[in-house]
Amino acid sequence: MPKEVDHEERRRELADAVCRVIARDGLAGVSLRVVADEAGWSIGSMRYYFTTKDELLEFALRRVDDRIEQRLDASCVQPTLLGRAHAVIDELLPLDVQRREEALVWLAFVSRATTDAKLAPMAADVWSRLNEVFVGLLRAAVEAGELPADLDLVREGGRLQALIDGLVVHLVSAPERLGTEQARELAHGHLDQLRAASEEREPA
Amino acid sequence: MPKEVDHEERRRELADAVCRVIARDGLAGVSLRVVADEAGWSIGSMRYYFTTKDELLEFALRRVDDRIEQRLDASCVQPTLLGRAHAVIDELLPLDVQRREEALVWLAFVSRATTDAKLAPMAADVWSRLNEVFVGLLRAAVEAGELPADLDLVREGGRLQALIDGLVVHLVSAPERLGTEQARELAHGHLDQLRAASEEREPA
DNA sequence: GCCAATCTAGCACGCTCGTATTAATACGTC
DNA sequence: GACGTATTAATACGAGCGTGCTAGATTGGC
Repeated sequence: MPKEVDHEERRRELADAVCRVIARDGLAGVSLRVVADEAGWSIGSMRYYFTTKDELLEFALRRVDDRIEQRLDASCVQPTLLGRAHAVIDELLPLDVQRREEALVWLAFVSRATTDAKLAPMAADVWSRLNEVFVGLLRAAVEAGELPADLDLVREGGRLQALIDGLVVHLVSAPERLGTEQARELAHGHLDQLRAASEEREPA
Repeated sequence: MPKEVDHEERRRELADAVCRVIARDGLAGVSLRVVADEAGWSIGSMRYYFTTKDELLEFALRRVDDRIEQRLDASCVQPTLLGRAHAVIDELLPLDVQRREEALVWLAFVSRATTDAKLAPMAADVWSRLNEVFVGLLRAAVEAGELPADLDLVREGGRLQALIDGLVVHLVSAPERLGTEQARELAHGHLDQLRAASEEREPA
């Protein structure tokens, strides 16, 4: 038998090329020809690893998801739970080119998922897993005494997640209006506030 | 002279058709032929009012922007400033089909604006005007004594805006995971918290 | 009733798209 | 070194795209 290429590795390589194209030209700019150019392969060989374009795009989305999750896992080295939460915030905001690329791909897919029945369950999945990260982190912080015990975990998890996703959207769509440093401080400040906010919850 | 059609009215009619198509099939599903079908006109007559597709899309984005702003203005009837702020939140969240359509169009355009140089300044504009609404509302509430005087207006305006946009993204991309009522309570609760949150600001 | 301006419809063009098919190439095994 | 398979490249095709162009329909003013 000949060459014996690592299929999964090649698929990841092509998916990364897709992500670069999406970050540069948007989802609308993704055609097999452009991706083939970006990856340095011919369009014919691509079809050997992905029989259809949808398959390629779906794999690329999963790839970004994996990359993000991988970086989130790396933030476990933080000594405190709140430290990990702060690290997670920094991993999700588009603070460098890689994170910016991931944010752009995420936004493109989320937008398409609203009207693409095939992508919708994947978008819901991405949301759920990120939500679990946030809620789990807050819960652990509460149990470790780093956050007040009466914190509404589901509520605050959802709030933090929405805040960060909103900031991501703003940072990539209006970068000259909202500075990255401003967004960072905003998100971190929000997390800090959770330490004190629960004492004086409103009656209604 | 013949018919004497109201051009602006016709343009708005076509733009509304574009919005319906975007909400149904996404930005990728927008072709002149589909829009013409949706509007009940021929593709040839459309070109009488929009010489190019980009022109049509740009006009459609402005149209949604106008529609949202119009509804926000209508919320001025609220007696208190905080009441208006709560009303604004309800106007922006996709709580019915119309608001949902506007949210879908907004998300599609925001996503495309990240890689479309022509749309980028418009996206920045949309952000700015909404930011002014939030900051202005908070400032007025502070001056009316409805919110504490030491509130950081820019910070809290940006935070509220990010929170709402994040909730919008979640509601349209993972509607079965985050309920509309849950999102509403979250946003309104956040606003309520501003009344008390400024007293115990963290040192850093 | 006819003219001319306004509006509508439709076709044709060149292009790009995703995909299918097929030929050519590389290489481990015998 | 030849064989057979894994891999790559290239071409072809039908469909749909945005747009240019033109013929026809409509209608208020003379």
